[in-house]
Amino acid sequence: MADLSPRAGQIVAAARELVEAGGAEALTMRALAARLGIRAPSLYKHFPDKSAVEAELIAIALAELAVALERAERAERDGGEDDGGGLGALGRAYRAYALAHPHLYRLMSAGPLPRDLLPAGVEERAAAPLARIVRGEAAARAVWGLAHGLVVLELDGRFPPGADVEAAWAAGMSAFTASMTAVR
Amino acid sequence: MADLSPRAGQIVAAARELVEAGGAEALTMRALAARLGIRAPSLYKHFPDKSAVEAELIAIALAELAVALERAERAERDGGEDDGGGLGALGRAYRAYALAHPHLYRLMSAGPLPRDLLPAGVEERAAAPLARIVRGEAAARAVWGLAHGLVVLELDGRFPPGADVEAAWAAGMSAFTASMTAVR
DNA sequence: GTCTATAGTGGGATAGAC
DNA sequence: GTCTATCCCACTATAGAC
Repeated sequence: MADLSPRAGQIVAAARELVEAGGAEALTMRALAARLGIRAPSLYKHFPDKSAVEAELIAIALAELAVALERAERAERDGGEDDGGGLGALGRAYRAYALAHPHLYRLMSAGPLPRDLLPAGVEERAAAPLARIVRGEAAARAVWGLAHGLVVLELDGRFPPGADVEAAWAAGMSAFTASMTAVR
Repeated sequence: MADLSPRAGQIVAAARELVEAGGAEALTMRALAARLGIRAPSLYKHFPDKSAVEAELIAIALAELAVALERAERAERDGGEDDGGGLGALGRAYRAYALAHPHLYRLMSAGPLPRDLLPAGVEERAAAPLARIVRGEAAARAVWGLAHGLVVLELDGRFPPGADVEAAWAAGMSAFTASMTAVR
């Protein structure tokens, strides 16, 4: 996504604004063009089709999530306040990113990844912090499922109005922390 | 959903076939009518709009899921093979239903529930078995998140091709089982 | 309960001129 | 790089006759 022409970069930026404001369904080629002051057909000079634009957004979101998780990992290591091997900090960072960019999170996490349209390594980088903390593929996938599940339930408004979502996260992360052999 | 006219029941049955075969997006009023050998406008004599048809499907799915979970609960209680307070059995039943009816599961679980269009109690009944096994709202919601997350990741093809999804479920459920005070 | 006809809205994408 | 002009598609829903 760094290797885009300036104009293409502007298009992706506008696409992101549309998605963040109105969700993936608000991203239409017409609306995207309108936001840039041009007509829809002009977009096809910069991107082959709509899915190429979406793929750029997914790549950006994955990279941003990776940065957020790496930051939490680093803070935990340096700060030393150990609430359980850093799992809690990672979970909080994950949830915080999703809540800060709900529609982008959905775009990134719903449906199969368009892996052929993504820069190499971006998916792995986002997954790495968790893999460094949780021992074993199976457990890491379970924690991933837990985090993703809690996020989408929250975003979908599935919890009752007064529900203490933070407590659910704490209960989930501590269950895994307790069952883990510490990593250090 | 039991209080539907015979014709309405046929319409819902056809709608279910469409969704199970092609997902929620395959359910259009045109396609639904075509499957019944009639025209789309005729459907509006039986249902006020499309969302009413979808709500019937969601109610059916919730009820079926509840039955599956209750069956697992009962089998666990009677059979006595204790692999951890019955959480494992509940998880297997949950996943089995979702994998057997992936598109129906998505329809039921994506987005906010149309609670005003659902029969009273159907949501609570589906949630009850888990609440009976897991002590505490926070932990129950965490387990719910774990189950939902693992299911949608699997349905979305997010796991690598060779991934051992069953192992991830086992790791997840056993983490909670270990951290739980047994219920009985 | 079904039909025809139709309104109204929205979408992705292409051809070819400038 | 942008435009106009279009084509194609699809959808929900209503009015009114039979």
